[in-house]
Amino acid sequence: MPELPEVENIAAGLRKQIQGRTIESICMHTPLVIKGPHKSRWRKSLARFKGAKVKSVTRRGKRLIIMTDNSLALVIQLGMTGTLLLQKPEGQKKRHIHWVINFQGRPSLYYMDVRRFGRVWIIDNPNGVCLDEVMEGAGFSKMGPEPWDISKKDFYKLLANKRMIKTFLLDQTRIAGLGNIYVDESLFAAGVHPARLCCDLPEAQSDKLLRSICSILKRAISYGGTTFSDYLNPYGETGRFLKMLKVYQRTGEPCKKCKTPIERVVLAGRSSHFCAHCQELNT
DNA sequence: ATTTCATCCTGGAGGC
DNA sequence: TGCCTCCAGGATGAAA
Repeated sequence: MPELPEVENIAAGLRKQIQGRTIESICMHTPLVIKGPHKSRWRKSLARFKGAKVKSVTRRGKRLIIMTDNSLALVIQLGMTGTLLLQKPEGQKKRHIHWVINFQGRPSLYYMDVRRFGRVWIIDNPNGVCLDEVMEGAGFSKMGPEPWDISKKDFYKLLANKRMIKTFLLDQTRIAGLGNIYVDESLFAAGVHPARLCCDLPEAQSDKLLRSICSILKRAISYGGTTFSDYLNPYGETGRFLKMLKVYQRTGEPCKKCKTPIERVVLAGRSSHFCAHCQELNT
């Protein structure tokens, strides 16, 4: 579910509700959810969260970072269906709750994940945690920059390869935060066919693509992200960007610019939606 | 060194 | 109703 705009909304929602609160306990029901360098002693690390105060809730790429005032951090990767909720999910969904953070006073924070592709890193550094250490510990050093931190020039340089633009934009080690929805939408906005080779993009189109990526992400953030099936913010609300989508999941429907039916192809194992008229393969 | 591919999971939709 | 296949917002380790 979560690409950059969704995670940004989750971070904002959590910040409001849990920043400054004191953790009573963290219950991990599903060990599968644990990842990171301290696997052998994660239970001990978890116990150290008792009494810690939440210092910050931030986002980097599609990952969420919760830091405490006693050198601990949780880095959360939500995978496809990971959801953080400030209210206990009802019914069937209960079996998909994998861990819970209880605070002194309510509400608790519940992690739900139907497909269990999500992961959590527990960063426990007795010498003090700074953001750099957290990033290192959770493999952030391999993550590419945030889209708005890339200059036109650098973006164009990054495109000097023979990969398909679709595959490239999904690669988190080059640019952080984009997933299938926003890649398709950005490529449509920039008039670039998803199967286009990176190195075939003229500089002007490279500039336009970067601008499209940034503006679509920012708009999606302001609309609360996109919900097409599972995504909910911590308050249990859906995103409102779905109705703004121009190509994603609109196979066969008329292009909003030229009425040509939207096509779907599979590239790099992911479905890609595009308008063959507005997004040409060659310039 | 880079890049592709199968794989990790569950559930919902649609065909027969 | 049941059974089958296909599909889904992601990331990764092994293999090429």
